[in-house]
Amino acid sequence: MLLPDTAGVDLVRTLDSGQAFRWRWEPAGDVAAGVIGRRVVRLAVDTRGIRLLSPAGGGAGEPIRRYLGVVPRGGHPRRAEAALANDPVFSRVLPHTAGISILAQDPWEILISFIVSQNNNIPKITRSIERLARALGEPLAGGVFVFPRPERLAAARMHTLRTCSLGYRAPYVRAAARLVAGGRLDLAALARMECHAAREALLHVPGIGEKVADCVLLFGLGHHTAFPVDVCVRRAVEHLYFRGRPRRLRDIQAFARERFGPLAGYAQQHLFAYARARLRPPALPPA
DNA sequence: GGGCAGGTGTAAT
DNA sequence: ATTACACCTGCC
Repeated sequence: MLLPDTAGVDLVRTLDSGQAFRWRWEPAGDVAAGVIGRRVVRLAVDTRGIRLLSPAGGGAGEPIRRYLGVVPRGGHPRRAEAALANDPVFSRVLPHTAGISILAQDPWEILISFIVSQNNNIPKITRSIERLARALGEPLAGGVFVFPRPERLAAARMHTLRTCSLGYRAPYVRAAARLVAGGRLDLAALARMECHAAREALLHVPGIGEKVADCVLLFGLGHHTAFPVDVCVRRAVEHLYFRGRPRRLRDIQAFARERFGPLAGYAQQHLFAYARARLRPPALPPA
């Protein structure tokens, strides 16, 4: 079944854009398998949009469309791109990045995934999250596991967490799990709050700094004004808007707020993808 | 094997 | 107020 409103959404770019860590591509490269809620889902690239291969029939289409960020009230990627195209700089960016959507993922899984992401890279994050799921999550069909509930992570032995290659982040993960399991960090409430207030609350969690807080806001809590600045995004902004001159973090944040407003989250996704595709790290000085 | 990349917390100025 | 460094893992 072709999912409504997915025309112009690029499944590859969306799932490989560093916002989700649990999708796997089948060898042909045009079918992805992952977990949405408690369902194992398979999605296929299609010239007309995204095709839902399984579960077939039933009422899964609606929650899956919500997850994919294409229901109108979530802000649609096509609308975001149409608006961003007014920015002359984005005429250079969009040809490499068009079709990226911002997924509406489970805030709890996002919280832990991005705590793990600090000072880390995508392959290692992916490995850690997969190991957590296998070690502590409930099995679904086909060797796929749901991401473990907060109580399971809160009660896990440190040794088990270490086994998942979390390194020094293991205590952060367990502490965050205990906050959520104990009701002292209410993610649903953060989603309803104003973005700035939710950000303040996240910054009190050990292991969460500005970058991770912004990722949780954007990918898990639906706050599309958030603009996570990692090295790629910093490079892209400096290169495209400041002639390659270094800027301070807060200047980049202020620039994004002013320039992109409610589209900041989308802008960030495009700039991140652009930097990864087109910008190399600054060359080392000659030996 | 040593060097490096990647955010955050902490201790230093 | 900003700045320097340690933290863990995996890849080169």
